[in-house]
Amino acid sequence: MFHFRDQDYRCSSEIVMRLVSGKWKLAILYVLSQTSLRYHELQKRLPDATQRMLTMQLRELERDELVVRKVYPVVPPKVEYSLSELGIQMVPLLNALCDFGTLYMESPLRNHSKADTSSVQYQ
Amino acid sequence: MFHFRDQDYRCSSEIVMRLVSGKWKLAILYVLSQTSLRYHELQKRLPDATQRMLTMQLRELERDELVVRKVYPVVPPKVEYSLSELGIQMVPLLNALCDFGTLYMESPLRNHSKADTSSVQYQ
DNA sequence: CGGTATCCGGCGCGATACTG
DNA sequence: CAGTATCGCGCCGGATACCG
Repeated sequence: MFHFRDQDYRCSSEIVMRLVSGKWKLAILYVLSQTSLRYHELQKRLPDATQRMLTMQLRELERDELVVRKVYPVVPPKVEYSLSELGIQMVPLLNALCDFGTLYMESPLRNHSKADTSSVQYQ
Repeated sequence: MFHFRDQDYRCSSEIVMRLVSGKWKLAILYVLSQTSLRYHELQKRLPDATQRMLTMQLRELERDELVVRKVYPVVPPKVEYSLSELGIQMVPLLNALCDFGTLYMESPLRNHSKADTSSVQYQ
């Protein structure tokens, strides 16, 4: 059913989990998939993320080379974030996650009373 | 680039994250995608998972209706775990995760020295 | 055989204040 | 404007022991 050997499958899929595990990473990848943004613009689109968390998540995404951070040496400071090549290649997967999420929520196979689907509220 | 509205996307994809977030969930879904298994057989395939964790992860997967737990009222006890309909529908997504993980690890775009790709060892 | 119960530590994340 | 620094807590998961 899977087309990978045990080792391949478990390692590879868990690598992806590590890449996107973090409270704001999916949201960041999402907004950056639409357009590059400066730090403050990201803040405005993710109003519930604290400065600290937003910076931490961006740093990790940058370290993992899904996001590119470009600093313009001007005053006042200007920093622009965008998806890297790898980040862009990840977009179809993110859409697939979304597709299954929607399928799951709307599935008649699901007993809607059991699973707690409450989630963070975005503006 | 994404084909969802903000709300749809962020909520739906994070639902999936919540479903599979947990140390052994991907591994469990993987082995169950190949065959139904009794508890002790699962233990043998996931030798690094403690009893406590294995049970907890299975209970959550059952609660979220990705896995079915069937109890046979016999002595000694017999319990069999298998993927639910929803769990089976999730398999292509799990493969997609694996595909990107492999792509990511092998990508020439990646600076291999930076990202820490060490992972749990499976037997 | 297929689990629970209890105790405990690490770390992801929040709140708040400060800075080049 | 775009960040650090510090403090603290909840909870995920490990270790160990016990049970119907």
